[in-house]
Amino acid sequence: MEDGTSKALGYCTGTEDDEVRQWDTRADCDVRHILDRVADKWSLLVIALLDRRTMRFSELRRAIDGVSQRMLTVTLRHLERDGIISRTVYPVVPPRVDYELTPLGMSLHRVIKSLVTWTEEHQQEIAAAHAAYDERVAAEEPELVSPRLG
Amino acid sequence: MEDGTSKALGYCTGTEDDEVRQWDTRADCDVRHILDRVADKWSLLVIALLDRRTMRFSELRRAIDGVSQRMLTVTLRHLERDGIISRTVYPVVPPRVDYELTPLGMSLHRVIKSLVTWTEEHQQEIAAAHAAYDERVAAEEPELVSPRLG
DNA sequence: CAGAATCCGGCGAGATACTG
DNA sequence: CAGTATCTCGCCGGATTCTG
Repeated sequence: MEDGTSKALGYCTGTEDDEVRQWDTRADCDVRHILDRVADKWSLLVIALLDRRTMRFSELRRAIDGVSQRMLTVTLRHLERDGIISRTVYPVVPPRVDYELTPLGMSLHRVIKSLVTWTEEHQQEIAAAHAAYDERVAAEEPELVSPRLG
Repeated sequence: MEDGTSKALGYCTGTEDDEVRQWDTRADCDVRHILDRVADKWSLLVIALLDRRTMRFSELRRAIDGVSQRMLTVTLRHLERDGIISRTVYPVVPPRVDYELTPLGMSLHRVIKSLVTWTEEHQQEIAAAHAAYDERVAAEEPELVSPRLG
């Protein structure tokens, strides 16, 4: 098991005087952890799927398709540890394990959706920025190759 | 210039029937990109700092303290390419480069703050979940060692 | 001062094999 | 079915060096 996350979360000591300072310190603590979950490639999908209904391990595996069995396990453990999802094992054979969003997870899902919404609303601006940037870069590159070697 | 109708960032083909399906596909496109920025260790700090005022490269370097020169450069380039920050070079010696948040960046900063706020509001729940999880795990581990070898 | 280029070590993620 | 354990490999991020 590669825990990766340290124990507890610990409330970082920070001076309330400086708002940014708080961010800085916080960033090393709770926020960083949650952000890592939110940004995680698979976490998002899992949360989105579980927001609809309870699902079994193999269901998630098939639904996400592309995720390795290992990464799904790791992702689910992380989410469970953070209290975002709950894991229910039924002592039957063959084994059956259900995963579902906790109230906390549902709450998080709403916040995530707002982020996704923001991205959707600004995707044109971002795309335009990309195009502009790439064009700018492309306009400077040519310096390197044959600068008028006649 | 920014018509957005044609290529843009590539509007993922997806069936509007399924909401989760949209998430899935989107996750491979724009959302993933922005999420990577948001979750990035240094991006957050840069955005938070620039939200207060324009800053020079070395100012950011010193303010963040812990970031390598390379990663700061990479981070700034990414943010610039996404249109989140703007980069202004003054043709003076010694060189001077100013970075500042664009309107898009300010907009993103607000969304990020809401995420940070959420984390702060729920940090106790998360910490409690961690404690509960670790306890549960700790309670199951002992099975492995000395299983009543009488 | 602001950065580009290069080298390199660690770990995160995938594939595989095994188990209850 | 629902995982664990192990190995390997890619690449991300840090340190260092060089430039305009």
